[in-house]
Amino acid sequence: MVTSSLPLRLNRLSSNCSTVNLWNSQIREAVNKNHPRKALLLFRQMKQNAIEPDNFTFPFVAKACAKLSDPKYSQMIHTHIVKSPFFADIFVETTVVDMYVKSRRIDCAYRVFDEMRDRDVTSWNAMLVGFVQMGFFDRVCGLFCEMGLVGIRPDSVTIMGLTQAVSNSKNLYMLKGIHLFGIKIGVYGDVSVANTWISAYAKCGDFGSAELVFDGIEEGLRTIVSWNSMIGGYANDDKFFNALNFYKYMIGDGFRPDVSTIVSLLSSCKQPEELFQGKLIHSHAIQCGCDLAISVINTLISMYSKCGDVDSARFLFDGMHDRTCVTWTAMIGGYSGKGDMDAALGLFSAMEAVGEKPDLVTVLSLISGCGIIGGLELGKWIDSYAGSNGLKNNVMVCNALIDMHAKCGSIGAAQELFYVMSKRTVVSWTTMVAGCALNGEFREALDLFHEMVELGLRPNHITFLAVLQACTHAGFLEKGWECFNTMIDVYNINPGLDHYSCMADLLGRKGKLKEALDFVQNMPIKPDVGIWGSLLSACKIHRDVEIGEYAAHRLFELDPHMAAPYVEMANIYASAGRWDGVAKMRSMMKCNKVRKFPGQSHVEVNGKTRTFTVEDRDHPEGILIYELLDCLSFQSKEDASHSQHLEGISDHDLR
DNA sequence: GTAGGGTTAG
Repeated sequence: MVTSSLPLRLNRLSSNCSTVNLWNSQIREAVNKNHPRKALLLFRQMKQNAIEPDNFTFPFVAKACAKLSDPKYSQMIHTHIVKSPFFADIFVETTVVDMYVKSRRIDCAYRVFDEMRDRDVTSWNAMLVGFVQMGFFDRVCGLFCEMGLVGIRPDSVTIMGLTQAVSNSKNLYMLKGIHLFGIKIGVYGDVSVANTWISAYAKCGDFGSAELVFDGIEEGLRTIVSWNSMIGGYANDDKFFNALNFYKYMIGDGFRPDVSTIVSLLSSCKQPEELFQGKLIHSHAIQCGCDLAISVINTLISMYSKCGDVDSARFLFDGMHDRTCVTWTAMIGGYSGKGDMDAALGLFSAMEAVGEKPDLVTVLSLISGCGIIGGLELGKWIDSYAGSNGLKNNVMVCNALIDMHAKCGSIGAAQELFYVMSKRTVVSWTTMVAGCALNGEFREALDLFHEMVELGLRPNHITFLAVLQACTHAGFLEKGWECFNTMIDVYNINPGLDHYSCMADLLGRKGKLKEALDFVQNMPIKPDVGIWGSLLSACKIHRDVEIGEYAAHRLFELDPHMAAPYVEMANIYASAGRWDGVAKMRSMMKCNKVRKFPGQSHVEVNGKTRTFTVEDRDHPEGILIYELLDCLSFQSKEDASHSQHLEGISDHDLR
């Protein structure tokens, strides 16, 4: 029986062999042409035709799954492989590890990797890159050590993985170590390695080293990616002009910009003043034919929104036929960023209606929009939406919600969330400190700050800004100085314009005008309108004509068209009975064609946002509102006189 | 004919 069936089996095997080659080449072609679904379909048809896949089939199919990055398909293919005779093939198993890594199932990837009998450098690299992508820094280090212990020599891919890992944690010291190690094992000539080093150094803020690596790439080996790494590095650090310079050199060197070049340059235009530059890059994108790529359009939508031209953003959005979650989020973010929550929510429901699932970033931008307009009711709704979609396990979402609650005046809810969240980062603490400062809980803000320091967390420049703001608003002069000096001496943080501004404001409010002026005149960075403005306001409170005049003149020099300094100075003159000065300010305003636009505030009533300005009498119940307001300010003055004994809080702060 | 890798968006 055995002998009679043998020729038949052999015959079937050989026919399977030639057929399977045919299927393999078709599947390979589909994968290489970036049609992963077609590849999987071919695989299914192959099985339906009772053709057994071989050790060449599976790596192709696994690659298709990796491209789809859907754990559902990955698991299905893995089951097929386990049942096949090739489950222990090193090539096949390594692709399975990679497939799970790309489907973000790092647990499955590790299980397969761990059970492999045979592993070469490629298998280790696949796993290492997986940990890098997940941001598991400790696992990366652990795996790298282990690989050395079992005698696997790292190669250029290993170095790239390690480089990315340390650049994500912005560890310049370790980056230099890996750079040296790479030179030692001889992979520095690999242009891909050099490219990762360039962007890693840029991410760590060491542009000198980034340029050195760039210059060190052998002439003729430089690729568009090398240029993009340099341009992207500068662009990500908001150094638009350095990025643009490299862009010019790149063109001069005969390279044409690609999608990545355009995206990097566009994403560094985020202020209304940068709209012109953004448009310039847009025109370049059209010239090089990149303007139809979805990532470019998404970035354009975001660029136009951030630069204040939401209509252009919407025009692009409406003209698209393939919108991804990023597209919707960019547009929603555009509306949220300017406080147009009606439009943002309209798009949010439209997005859900077309079946596009909002993700973390979508929700984050809606939350921040609520904070901008002080829309507590809406904020609460998004809070519960985040909760029911499992997003409240995410630190960033919790931080945004804390910020939103604090900005809407609901400090209790902010505190509650802060104490129940499972993991608090420096950002969480900073947000809470700032929230307390904003809501007048100055002591609480300082207590929180000390608590975080005691817990061993390292406050950053934003934390110190929040603490200084608390001190300024509370009028805690000594505490303010203490924090300012601690920041410099203990934490080696260079104070920025905002920190100087806070200190100047604090000194001014406390009536130490001479000291404030001295402080501003001796600061190492050029004082801006904010600093001179707060000094001028302090002069108004303390009726100091002389220093007021000095500050006002600095402001006139910086921007002669700004109305506030003329008005403030006129008030200072008026309170000193200097009517000549008042008249002079009026004529200067006229001469410089200065017009005063009143500032606006927003308040949410019954879910609807209302805008109002100083002396706004437009509301139908205006009279009633102002009566209530008088009543409230009378009450607060009464309260103030009772709490005069509170340390450090002056009468002026309570006006 | 089979595996891991460089820049980039909300």
